Amino acid sequence: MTKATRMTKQKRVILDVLKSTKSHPPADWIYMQARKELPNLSLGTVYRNLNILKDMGEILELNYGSTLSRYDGNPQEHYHFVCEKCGAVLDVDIPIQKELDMLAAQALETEIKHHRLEFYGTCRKCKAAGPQS
Amino acid sequence: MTKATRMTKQKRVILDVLKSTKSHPPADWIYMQARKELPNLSLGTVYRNLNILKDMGEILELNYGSTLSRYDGNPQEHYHFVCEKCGAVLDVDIPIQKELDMLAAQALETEIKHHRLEFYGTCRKCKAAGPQS
DNA sequence: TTCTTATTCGGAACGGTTATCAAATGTTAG
DNA sequence: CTAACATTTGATAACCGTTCCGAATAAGAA
Repeated sequence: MTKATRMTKQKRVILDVLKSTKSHPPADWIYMQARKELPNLSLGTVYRNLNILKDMGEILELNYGSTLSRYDGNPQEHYHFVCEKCGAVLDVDIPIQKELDMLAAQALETEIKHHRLEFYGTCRKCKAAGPQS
Repeated sequence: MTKATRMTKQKRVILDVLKSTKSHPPADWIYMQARKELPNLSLGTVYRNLNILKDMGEILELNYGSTLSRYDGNPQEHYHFVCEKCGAVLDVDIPIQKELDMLAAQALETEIKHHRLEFYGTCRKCKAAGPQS
């Protein structure tokens, strides 16, 4: 009874766009890029397919701050760094800290399924650009 | 030249409501509670004051998922647990893991100011309620 | 190729949050 | 105490990312 899922042009292009960048873009950026290939693509289709791809485990949805989702073409569990100056989101290449889950499990007396960890600071690029303003 | 900030009835009630719960409520819940005290309170005022209190460092804003902010009357840095079944947000009473920042700093070759860590799973209450549905 | 049905487009609707602004209230100087 | 000024409020409209809708289209099975 599982609903069949079709690999449409739109879905493929959206996935390609996302897989071919490391920039963790929001939906409207993906929309603009994908539109170069499919000029009639609609924004609703982008959102719909991003949700489908997320459910399929092909991509991740990241939400920093409360207003806007970003998407990650790498579905493997990994951590992120958010630059507080320019807003860039970078991957943090350190191992998953499974012992955190043990600690929390003990404190809460319940099982922890997973955790989410983000780092904040100023990225190298912004730091290099100097402390103007 | 700093703009003076007044401790109005509204601001005090909003803060009291938030300080007297451990439930990390969203703005509309705070609004409903505060309205028992101040029936003419408007939702805009709640949002405005929550932002002011956040800027003052009196409270924290937490955003899980992209759609809705919750607020925390305890401004001290601490971790949270989110129940994937009922949505409850609980405090996790374990020490701040400062060594994570060192790890990430090394990987990124930049300074980490702070991090954010949340745990996910099923809370004790939901687990006790059993696996119906 | 035909048929079924998931998917698309386009736009309207939605929901949480912010902005606007006149009226109300608190503050300060005289 | 009063006048003059500044901040805050309440009500409502605007905002913006996201979801939903219905008619038209197209993917994939037979």
